[in-house]
Amino acid sequence: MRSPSSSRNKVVNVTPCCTKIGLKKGPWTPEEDEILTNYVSKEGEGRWRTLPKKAGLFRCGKSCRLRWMNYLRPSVKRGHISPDEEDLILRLHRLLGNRWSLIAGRIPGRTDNEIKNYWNTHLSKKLISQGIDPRTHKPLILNPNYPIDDNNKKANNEINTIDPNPINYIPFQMEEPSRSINNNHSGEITSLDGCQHHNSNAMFASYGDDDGMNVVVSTERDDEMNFCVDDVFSSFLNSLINEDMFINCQNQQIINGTLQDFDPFMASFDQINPKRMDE
DNA sequence: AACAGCGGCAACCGCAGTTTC
DNA sequence: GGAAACTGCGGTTGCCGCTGT
Repeated sequence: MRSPSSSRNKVVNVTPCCTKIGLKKGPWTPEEDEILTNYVSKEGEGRWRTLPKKAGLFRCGKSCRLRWMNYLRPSVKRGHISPDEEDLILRLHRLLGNRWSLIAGRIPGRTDNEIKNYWNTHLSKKLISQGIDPRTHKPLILNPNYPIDDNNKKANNEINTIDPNPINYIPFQMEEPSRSINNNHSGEITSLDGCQHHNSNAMFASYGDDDGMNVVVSTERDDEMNFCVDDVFSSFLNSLINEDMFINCQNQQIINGTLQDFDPFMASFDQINPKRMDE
């Protein structure tokens, strides 16, 4: 792997996202890395906006956070993605779509940025070469947007003999979950082990985000909601990751043309947040 | 050896959600 | 309740190194 900080030391000037003139942009130097690492080790993560000034860095807070999260954190695993990790990414992407932070949260030591890059540079191409639409994880319909070679024509022809009408291939993409999955900025809700976490307004269950952020499934505070939401979501993910049921079922439904009827994620998600059923 | 094209990846940008006042 | 500030996420950019010609 290329040295991430020393290989590109050109300093481009001011970043538009930073209001202050004179802030540095571009690759980080080893000196900057050291300053940031020392500061975060001493003071802890968070307060990114004020961190650069306190640490003596001429960077915007966003840049500091990104550098720490994606590269400097001790828990970040460097090196090649193993076949097991690759398989996991594929399964999680099929389930979650481009929700890189969620995917990263299930793969220890990997960052959302790393997984996103790996997906875009390796896995999406790999799937395309296998005649699979990387967005939907279903066989590619003959589509001018995806150049396919002779080997892949076979796969496309086969699926087209099942049903040539693309409308029957509903993309298996989970519904936008932003209403139900919230980012927690308070730093109060943390663990995978705790089932319930309370703040002033809501009950939360969290599943750890590997970026050190806490992605939580929130529900209205409700005494009837006394099951462990975290366990439900976590075990649901694990079940999908570890079993072939999903694949078999999906394949079967492709053949039957009824894929849209099967959505285990939403089924489970509705357990987590029953209010969704009414929306 | 020189050049062009491509791939990989770190970093940036804009937006949206959350928190604070 | 609304505005401002803060934080995090996903999409995109752009640089560097590698490879082919």
